[in-house]
Amino acid sequence: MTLSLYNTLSRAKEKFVPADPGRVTMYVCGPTVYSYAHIGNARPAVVFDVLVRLLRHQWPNVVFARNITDIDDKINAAAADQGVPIGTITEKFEKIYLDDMEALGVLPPDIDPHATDHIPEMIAMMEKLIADGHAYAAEGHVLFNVPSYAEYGQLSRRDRDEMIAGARVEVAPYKKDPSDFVLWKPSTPDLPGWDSPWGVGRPGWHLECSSMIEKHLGRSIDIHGGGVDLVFPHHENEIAQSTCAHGGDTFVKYWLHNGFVNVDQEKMSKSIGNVLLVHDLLKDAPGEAIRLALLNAHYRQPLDWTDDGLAQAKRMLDRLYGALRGLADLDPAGDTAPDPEFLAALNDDLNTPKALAALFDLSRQANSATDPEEKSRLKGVLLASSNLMGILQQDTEAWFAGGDIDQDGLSADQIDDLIEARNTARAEKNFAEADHIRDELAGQGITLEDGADGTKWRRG
RNA sequence: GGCCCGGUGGGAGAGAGGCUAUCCAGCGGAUUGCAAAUCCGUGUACACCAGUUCGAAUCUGGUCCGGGCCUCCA
Repeated sequence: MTLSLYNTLSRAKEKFVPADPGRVTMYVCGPTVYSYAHIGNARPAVVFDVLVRLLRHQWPNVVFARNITDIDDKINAAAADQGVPIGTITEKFEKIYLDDMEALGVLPPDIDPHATDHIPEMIAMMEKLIADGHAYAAEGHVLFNVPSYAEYGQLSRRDRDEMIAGARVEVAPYKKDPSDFVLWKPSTPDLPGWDSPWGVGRPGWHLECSSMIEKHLGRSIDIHGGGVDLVFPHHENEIAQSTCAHGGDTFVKYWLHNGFVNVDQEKMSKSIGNVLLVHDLLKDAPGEAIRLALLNAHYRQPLDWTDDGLAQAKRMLDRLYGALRGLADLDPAGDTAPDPEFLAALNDDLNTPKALAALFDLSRQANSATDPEEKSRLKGVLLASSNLMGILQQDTEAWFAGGDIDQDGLSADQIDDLIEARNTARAEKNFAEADHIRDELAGQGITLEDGADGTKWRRG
């Protein structure tokens, strides 16, 4: 089965053929750790987590790096604000980011390079670029000279004249060309800085990714991912830097970009006050539901985040876990592969909505099946498939008990006691009492399900 | 202004020249002590206007509407 991916570079779906099948390399732009991650930050993390799972299923050795940007003007501002070193800010929010992503079922990357650990590599790359005439130093800055790279603009499909014409920022006087961008900038004593051949300074935004990719993954990698907004200028600039530093070698074979998350039809912004933090969403919804809400739309489509969408994702999981609940007493058949239709959907440019439909089809089959062997097989297929999407891996009873959300209602023991009392009443045909207990539980948000093998319950 | 995406049934959301997407919600039925869950069935879809075609929601052209990027941004 072949994987095809939509490559932003060609604006077309392409068959994925890694340069080295023995070592598939992928890099995703990670967070700038200066505050809590919002739901828009979570989308690439979740989407590319699915891609990594899929790649691992089909290739023996996948090396996945996701960086942590821990030097940046917003970080500096936050640190100055609170009167603490930047490390205080970045360590705190990196930890929070990782915890939040874990709650969304995002597996940790193989490598998580930090910008501040790669200053020497960045300096080396700048020296190389300067030596080859692609960059120059001016007034404590190092700038990349865009006209030195004829292919500039290929990813975002814009030409230089347009960019200059549309430039919204005034051009710094030390720039040789208006489109030149900063690789390194000088630091004042109140700002974090590192010694360099051009004085004490700090890196510009784009260089870190180029340096870290070169160091950890190689001069040329298979996949580079991130949000669409990074196409220009960030990824365009990465291409320019890396290609020029590497004598024209292909930097990235497949460029992947996820669509934006809007909130109630509007772009998230601090001024509107509609920024939804993953940290806050996790207080009210299971991480798995948030994850599924993100995967319920195709990754390249814009996603409108709503409370209703999240509620729907939870209901979907109820249905899926409900099917697994019906298979609880069976072991999944061993040696199970994911469902072919499910896999085909994911292999078609990560069509998670279609893959989900295959999962529902399996659930329906499982709900109808009577043969234990068939049920066992379906359980195996269901679990193997959903694992590629990073869902349905927790204990079904834990899911129906409310998952990882803090509960302030009845405890599981209390519920079980009430169910036992109700079943005693039912055995005595005292249905008035039985219904009374059920109503009482319903008042606490507990729904009961009487089945052949006893009474089960769920919250919400 | 330049470049690039979209407009699918009550909601979400795939697909794609002729064949049930799927899920949520609704309705009818089966099942149930009553429920819940489940199963079966079911309704008004493809922005608009032309064109290509035996046949278009799917292709082409145009129109309208919405969104994104254009050096802060996932």
